[in-house]
Amino acid sequence: MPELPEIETIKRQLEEKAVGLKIEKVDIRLKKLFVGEINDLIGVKIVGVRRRAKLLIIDLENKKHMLFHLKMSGQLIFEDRNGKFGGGHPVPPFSKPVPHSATHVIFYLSGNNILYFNELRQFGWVKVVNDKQLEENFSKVGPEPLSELFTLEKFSKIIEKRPKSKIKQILMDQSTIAGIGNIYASEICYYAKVMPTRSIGSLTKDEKKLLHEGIKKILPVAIKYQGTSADSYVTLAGEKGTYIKYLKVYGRQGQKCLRNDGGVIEKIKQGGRGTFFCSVCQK
DNA sequence: TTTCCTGTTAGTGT
DNA sequence: AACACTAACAGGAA
Repeated sequence: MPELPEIETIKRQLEEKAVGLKIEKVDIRLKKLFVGEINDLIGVKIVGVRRRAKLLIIDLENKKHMLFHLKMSGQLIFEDRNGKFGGGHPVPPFSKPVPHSATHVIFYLSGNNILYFNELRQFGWVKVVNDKQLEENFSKVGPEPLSELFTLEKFSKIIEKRPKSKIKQILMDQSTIAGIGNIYASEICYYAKVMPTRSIGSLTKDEKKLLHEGIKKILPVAIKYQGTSADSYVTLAGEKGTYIKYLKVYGRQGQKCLRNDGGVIEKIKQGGRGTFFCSVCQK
């Protein structure tokens, strides 16, 4: 799930594996997903891996950066002599031999390591940018929710600027808060026991506090979990992982609310996206 | 077969 | 500003 937790997971694993390696060759199999100069990459060493919002940044020693957006269905799979790990959308399954039809860019790295960029729906992209372009890419992106700077006061201040907006919409708005997508927006509302369809202006102080708390608690747990999931080498079964187990409302329509309050999880459409909630405990 | 859905987001019109 | 709708695309589910 290319929301914040999964990108963060990829970031941590890739950082460990790829920093210090040189890019030896790049095979672009679908041109439209690659923006930039391939010559900026060849023979260049990877010096860092970062995440900002839902984007993965690979820093290069020549002051260039590779910027990945996995959109709905992107995957990154890193393969070394021990096997491979993958992160992103689990379809096609990480166990499927790469490269395959959804493998659009292949980075051959020193030491016989390979990074595959897969994108089933072809919405995602990788860009090679300089410092200035990198900054521009994030000029309209809001604060990182897990940053210490993202306090309750800061959160309240940001959302109160948009009193008429719906809670779920605000949570997913990248210019307001970075990295939260459709799954976690529903999960956070459930945590805070508020209906995702309510407007910001209707929230009490306590509810805002709970929403903030939900963001701060759910995302790290998800990172921990996704780490496990994405860590599974392809020889292991179940690459879809157990993260579904962790979700309280997303995809659980028709099932009992886990708070055992007699409620059943409902699914509605909000702004064209599925929204999940329990109308008994969420007010 | 057809239709509808999907973890994103940029752009357009009202 | 908020909201609805569309477009990029492939494929699984009903």
